[in-house]
Amino acid sequence: MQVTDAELDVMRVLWASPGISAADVHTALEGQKDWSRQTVKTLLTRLCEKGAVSAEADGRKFLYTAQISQDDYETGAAKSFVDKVFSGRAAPLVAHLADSRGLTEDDIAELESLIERLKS
Amino acid sequence: MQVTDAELDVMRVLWASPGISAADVHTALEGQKDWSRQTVKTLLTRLCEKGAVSAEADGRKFLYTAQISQDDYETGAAKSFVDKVFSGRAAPLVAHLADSRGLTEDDIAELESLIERLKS
DNA sequence: TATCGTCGTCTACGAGTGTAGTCAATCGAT
DNA sequence: ATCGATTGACTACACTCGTAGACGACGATA
Repeated sequence: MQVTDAELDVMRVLWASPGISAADVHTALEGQKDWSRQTVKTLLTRLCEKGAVSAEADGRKFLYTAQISQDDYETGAAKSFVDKVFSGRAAPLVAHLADSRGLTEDDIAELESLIERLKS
Repeated sequence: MQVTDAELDVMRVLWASPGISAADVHTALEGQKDWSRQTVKTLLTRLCEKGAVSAEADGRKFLYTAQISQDDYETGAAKSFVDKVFSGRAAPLVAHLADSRGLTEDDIAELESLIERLKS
């Protein structure tokens, strides 16, 4: 059921453009991923098998749409990552991000208002 | 260079007990992971090949020690996860954790003081 | 010294992943 | 009616991961 790294790149295209053809996914990834047409197709097929994507026939091609919302995916991925590496504790994760300069001033400000909201 | 899920469980034992034998890693995981002796050994060997762990001969056995600190591992894992899923933006990650009830009251309090510290 | 348990080494094997070739059907243009 | 381009289907292949068996060396014990 899990979406792999390469598949995630395809999902991102689908989230941005629902109901897109395989060829268009391929061109959307041009310059970013040097993948052949077939590679993209394989990833789409596997995502369909996993149920993460649906395909709708449109003439002689298919239009693909993500079945898992980006939001749901991100929530699930965040949760399982924190469970795996930080035993479910979020605070150490944020501390690490801060250490590695993964946090910009904007991030910190954003987090601050987020925390404010969470407190209620 | 990446540590897989099963390997991470072994790393955790090594972080807790540096310079431990394969057999002791195995017993340390008993009740938690139902792995054979050989499975643990394979994971240790792979970790050595990856350079994440070193082995020092001690009589006819080896003592294993993590070469990557838990802190470094966590920082790296956090960074690559946020890069992969959230394009490097940490705030959305925290927002998702909050949504999925991954944050306890304690976590929120901890984050708050963390943010305070970060602001300076 | 013959045996038994312990430890390391080598090997394996199925599922999953990243990447892609080939073939065949079909649609539009000549 | 034919030919090239597009598209899907099937197949492949090396590599990784989780899991572990088989075998051999060595030390302890009887």
